[in-house]
Amino acid sequence: MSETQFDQAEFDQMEFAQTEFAQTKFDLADFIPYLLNRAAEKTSHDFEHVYKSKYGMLRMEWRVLFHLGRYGALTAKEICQKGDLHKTKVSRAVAALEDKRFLTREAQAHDRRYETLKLSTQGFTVYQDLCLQAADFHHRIVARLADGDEKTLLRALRNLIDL
Amino acid sequence: MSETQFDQAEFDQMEFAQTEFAQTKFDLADFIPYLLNRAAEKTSHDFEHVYKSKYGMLRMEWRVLFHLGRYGALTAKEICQKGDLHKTKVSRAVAALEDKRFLTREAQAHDRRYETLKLSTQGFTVYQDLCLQAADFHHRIVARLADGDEKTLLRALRNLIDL
DNA sequence: CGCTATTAGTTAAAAATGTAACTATCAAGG
DNA sequence: CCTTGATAGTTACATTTTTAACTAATAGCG
Repeated sequence: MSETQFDQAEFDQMEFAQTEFAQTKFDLADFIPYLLNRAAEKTSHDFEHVYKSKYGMLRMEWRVLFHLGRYGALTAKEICQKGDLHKTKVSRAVAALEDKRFLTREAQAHDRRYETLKLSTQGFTVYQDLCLQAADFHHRIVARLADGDEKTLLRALRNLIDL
Repeated sequence: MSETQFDQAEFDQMEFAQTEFAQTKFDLADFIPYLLNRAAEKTSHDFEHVYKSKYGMLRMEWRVLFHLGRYGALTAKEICQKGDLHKTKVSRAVAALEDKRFLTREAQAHDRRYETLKLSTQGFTVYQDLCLQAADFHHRIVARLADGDEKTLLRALRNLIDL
């Protein structure tokens, strides 16, 4: 017997929001979080080999690299905030990128807890390469959308992300 | 020295798609896979507590449950195909749902490799409850979109998922 | 100063996922 | 029947992610 199992008595006492079932009103196949996940998994997986095969990078490393390329020098905390990422993820990605010599770290003079992260020359070159390939990939994605849907998609996604 | 590190000589020999950098043509902050991931992570995380707190379910268990509720009895393989999921994920989710007594399995007579998976009465009740809450959550999401954007978003996501 | 409370970032332990090998069952050809 | 090959689903192991505890540095306040 498992801990997570419910017995019938326990189960019968659970209360549900509504007795009547309203499946007709809503089809889970159109559940937005579900579709977002499917689309995100698919596109991310397709793009993965670009940074993985050529540079041995993981997705988090690519994200951190692209933040530093896009916004310039940042602290780990700023990357966490901009990308809504947990600090342990960023910490490990930064370590991996440093290991590959794609970035440098330097403790800030006025508060040595903060480290300024900056792409190295190599790192920036890699960023440029991946950025071009990302643009290319992006165009291929957009080509699959109905005409004019890109703008709306971007607006919708940004709406869902903010807040 | 790490295995994944590139030295300068190695690095200088890498060839890039283009010498000239075209950052101006494309902003990574609008990269569709990135935005899809952000939006998927955010919405999924927000909905997670619904099935997690009340039923101790993981995301994969919720996905499998909703497939069985939505489409009726299926084999694990059919769930894999419908949801583009790997068989080990489904196998583990099915085991967890069986453990909770939310589904039953029965080997098919004509080929005992296939198991017919079916929600139990309890499982279906849980499905109904979660389905209502999903509908509610969906409405709150749609309310945040610009007027008329829902249809386009759904179409775009389905386009990205198919193929 | 010296005490306590925060904060940036790291490390360690626990949980989940991905990958590959495995078991059981069936099909086809001899 | 008896091999060989394929397939549904499970198990084991490695990698990744999550959660929590930790370290080092600073700030505030007596």
